[in-house]
Amino acid sequence: MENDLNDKQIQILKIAETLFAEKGFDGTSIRDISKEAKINVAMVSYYFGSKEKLLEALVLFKTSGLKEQLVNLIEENLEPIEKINKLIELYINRLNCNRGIYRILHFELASKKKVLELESFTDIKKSNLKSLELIIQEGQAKGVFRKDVIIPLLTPTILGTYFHFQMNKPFFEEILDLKTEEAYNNYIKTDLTKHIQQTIKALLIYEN
Amino acid sequence: MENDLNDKQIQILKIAETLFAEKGFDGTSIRDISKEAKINVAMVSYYFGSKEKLLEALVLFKTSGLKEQLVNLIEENLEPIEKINKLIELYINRLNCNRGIYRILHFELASKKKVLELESFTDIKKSNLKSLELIIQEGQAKGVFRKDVIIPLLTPTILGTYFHFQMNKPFFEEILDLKTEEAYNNYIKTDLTKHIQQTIKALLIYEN
DNA sequence: GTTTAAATTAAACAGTTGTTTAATTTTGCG
DNA sequence: CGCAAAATTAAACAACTGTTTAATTTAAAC
Repeated sequence: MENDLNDKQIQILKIAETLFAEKGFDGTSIRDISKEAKINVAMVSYYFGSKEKLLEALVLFKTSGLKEQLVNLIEENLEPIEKINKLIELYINRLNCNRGIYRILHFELASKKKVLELESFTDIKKSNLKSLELIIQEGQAKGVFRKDVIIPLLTPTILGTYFHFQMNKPFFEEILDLKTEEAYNNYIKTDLTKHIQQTIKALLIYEN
Repeated sequence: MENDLNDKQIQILKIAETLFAEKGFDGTSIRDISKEAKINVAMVSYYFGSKEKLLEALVLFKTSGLKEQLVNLIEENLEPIEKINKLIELYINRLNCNRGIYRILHFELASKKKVLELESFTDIKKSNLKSLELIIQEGQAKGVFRKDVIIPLLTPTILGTYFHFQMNKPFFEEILDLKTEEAYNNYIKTDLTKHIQQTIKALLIYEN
């Protein structure tokens, strides 16, 4: 896969990400993108070939580097629970920075039959799960984590909580009285992240 | 809001639900629906007014009765933790039966600015939150639940976990070795539900 | 400066979109 | 029956869809 994108291509990808996040993949037209990017409609086809291939390029562009971050985390000299907390923080931060593309990836794409570079994305998910497993097994070996946790179900709880919060943004803005974009993002970085960390910690440690 | 739908209207709603679930709201055309339902294109506009109002009618059609179920649950003579468990079971079961429309509601729709003539749906969410609050406050009064829980964040954890699991179906089918549709749904009804119940219980009870 | 390739453009293409119209058929009621 | 309301239809509507074409401009190399 080519990764040598020029400035204009990257500009297009960034605007595509924003619009996909706002209005969905189907809800965003190439003309929307080209208008926002102040380029000609034909440029998208010229650079990426098609709308779908544009999405494919966007996925590859945005998912690079995560695996390395996780491996580094595992090798750090920290208590297991601290690693878990850091992993959650890392996840939430990354999701929140790339919320557009991750939403498409996790939800909109999951339902389409089309299989683009889906394998590469599945690989990322498996690799992430492996990293999580390593940390938890370490904690179990040290006797601080329960041994009957279903590890693959932790990811849905971590990511799902974030996504559900993000997808119901207008609702939570209202009931939590988060009036500005800044206040909302700040709430995610502090309270929501803490909530998820607390939830996972309780689940891993609490004995019936 | 009128609730007197005739057979033909209900037939249209059911097919719309299937197609929306399969291909998304934007990805489904009125012609797709009318073709599948073997009716004329104009009938959708004739009965519902517009595509958006069709969705609105679908929401109302599918979400009726939930509020009553929750109120009944609250009034039951059960321990708070048992009520929470039942509430989670009720949620997951309902979501799983109506997964098509709930997916649209929670994810696809939430991101659109234009929509949200769906006050009725916001009302449902608020009402659900109120029910959850009542149960938890009861548990707090009895001294069995922690008092520093952020109640509005429980819903994202409960529903988000389910949705993330459901949206990444192909992935979890593979890594959990759930080969049939039945095995998958069974896993949701037993293991996943239990996981969520355990998670929320731990969060509500576990003291640092 | 000339040549050649890349970048950019406006226009056209062939479909599809949601919705409306006006005509026709079906239905229910006296 | 007759007749009005409801249901159903084909057709048209204008706007939008992703993509392609062919012409033009820009950039780089010689």
